[in-house]
Amino acid sequence: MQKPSIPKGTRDFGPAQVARRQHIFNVIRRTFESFGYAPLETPTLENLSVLTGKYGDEGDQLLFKVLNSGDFAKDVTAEDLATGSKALLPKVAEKGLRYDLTVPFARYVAMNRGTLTFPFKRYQMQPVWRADRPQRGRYREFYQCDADVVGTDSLLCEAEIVLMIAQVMNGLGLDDFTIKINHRGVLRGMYEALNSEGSETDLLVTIDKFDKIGLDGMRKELLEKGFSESIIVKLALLFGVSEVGAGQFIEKLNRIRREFGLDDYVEGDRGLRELAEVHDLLTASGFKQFDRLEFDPTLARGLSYYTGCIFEVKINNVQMGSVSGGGRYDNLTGAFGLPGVSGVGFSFGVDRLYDCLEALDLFTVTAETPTRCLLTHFDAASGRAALPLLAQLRAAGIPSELYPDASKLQKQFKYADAKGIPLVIIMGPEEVAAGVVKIKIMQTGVERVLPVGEVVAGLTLE
RNA sequence: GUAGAUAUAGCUCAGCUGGUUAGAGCGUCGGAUUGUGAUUCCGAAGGUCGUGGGUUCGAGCCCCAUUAUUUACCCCA
Repeated sequence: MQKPSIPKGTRDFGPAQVARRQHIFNVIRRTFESFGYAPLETPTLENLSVLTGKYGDEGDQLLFKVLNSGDFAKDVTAEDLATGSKALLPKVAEKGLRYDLTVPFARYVAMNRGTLTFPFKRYQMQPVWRADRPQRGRYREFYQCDADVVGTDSLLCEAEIVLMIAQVMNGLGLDDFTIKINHRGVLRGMYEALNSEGSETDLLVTIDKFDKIGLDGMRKELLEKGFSESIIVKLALLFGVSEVGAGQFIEKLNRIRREFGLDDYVEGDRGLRELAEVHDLLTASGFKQFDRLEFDPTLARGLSYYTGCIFEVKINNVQMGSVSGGGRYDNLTGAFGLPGVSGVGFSFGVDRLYDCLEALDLFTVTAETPTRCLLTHFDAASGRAALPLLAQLRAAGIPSELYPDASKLQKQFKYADAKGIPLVIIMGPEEVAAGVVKIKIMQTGVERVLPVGEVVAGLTLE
């Protein structure tokens, strides 16, 4: 006999966990749909040609590749083996598990360009897989909930993303969150204002860690990467900006504009103006939680395809990575032969949201079963006599079940208690003979007797 | 890929400088109550101490290896 196990970084979800996860999905789905996004699903497997090269070198390594069916080694030569895995891979695997939902979406848009009505708004809630080392808040199989709109440059989309994030957070009962927003143009402008020294990516990757490693950490890392001391001195200006309160959105924009002289840089100026416009649209939309919205000029995000606004959401009172992120991309479908389509989207990490809600003890849903009413019985005759009532309860929309075996009543009650079933109906020989049932409300222990014909009406009233 | 931690009953964990028969809580099962759960009382079952080697008169404890899990870094939801 072998010890059963599941692959590293994957989880089973029991009934209570699924109920709680469904609650999260429902809040997100309702929000997406209320903003006019329509559901889309794409295959678990994508061709590797679609996936590779979209997430950088590191991303390619984190892709799960799927061996070809049949004799996957039939095209492999001794030479391939000698050359190594790079030569081998395309011969043994042509498919992979999806790594995120954005690239499959881009592929879908490119393939269906002729039939889609633009702007096209879709949401997608499906699992994705990454061959990462698992750790806190990081799994190898996890669900993303994406909403994207393609085919419009309107900043209303960005504003609505903020509205949707806030609506989901509020809907889940998470109140200590921060929606961080920045703009790729602002980052570009800062880079240019620093004389475009070194690699922009190297600089931004380090700036992104500012809140984690501080000024000293940045200094150390940038020096290691070969940046000059003068750049680091200028970056210290960020420190001052970060001290402006989270709610002081416009004030922070102006501060960055002044400190880095971004008026002189086209991209930097565009970024600041667009962020101000998003802020305006939010005000006009009646958005109230500006203390939860923070312009963070150090927010960079790894994915390279963002070109406009970028978002990230943190839950402040839990030790956890971002629970949501996204941004605008001008050319996502370009790789699939459809250039010039602008889109903006974002994603919720359901598994991280779950971990946050659990850590904060915010789950109200804990049911082990949807059953609301358990019918007990004593023998074959009383069990059979319960079947018509069982059917009536179900028809009335009350999820019900008859205990399958004529076990001791004690055992049947323990079953109801363990599963949190609120009502137990006792239908023994005495009740059957009298044409009544005994109903027990588990929480209070109160029992009452009702004629069989009045049970459904009586329960529906409550 | 780099570095650390952990592995003992179904679950969460004790187990002293190495010393007879490895413990607790929860859960499970049985009984007190052959027609009543949660509460109370009584009782029972359940462990080759992750695996393989080594040191020792003697190893759950020390050493080595291995596997699994987990945390941090890189990167990310």
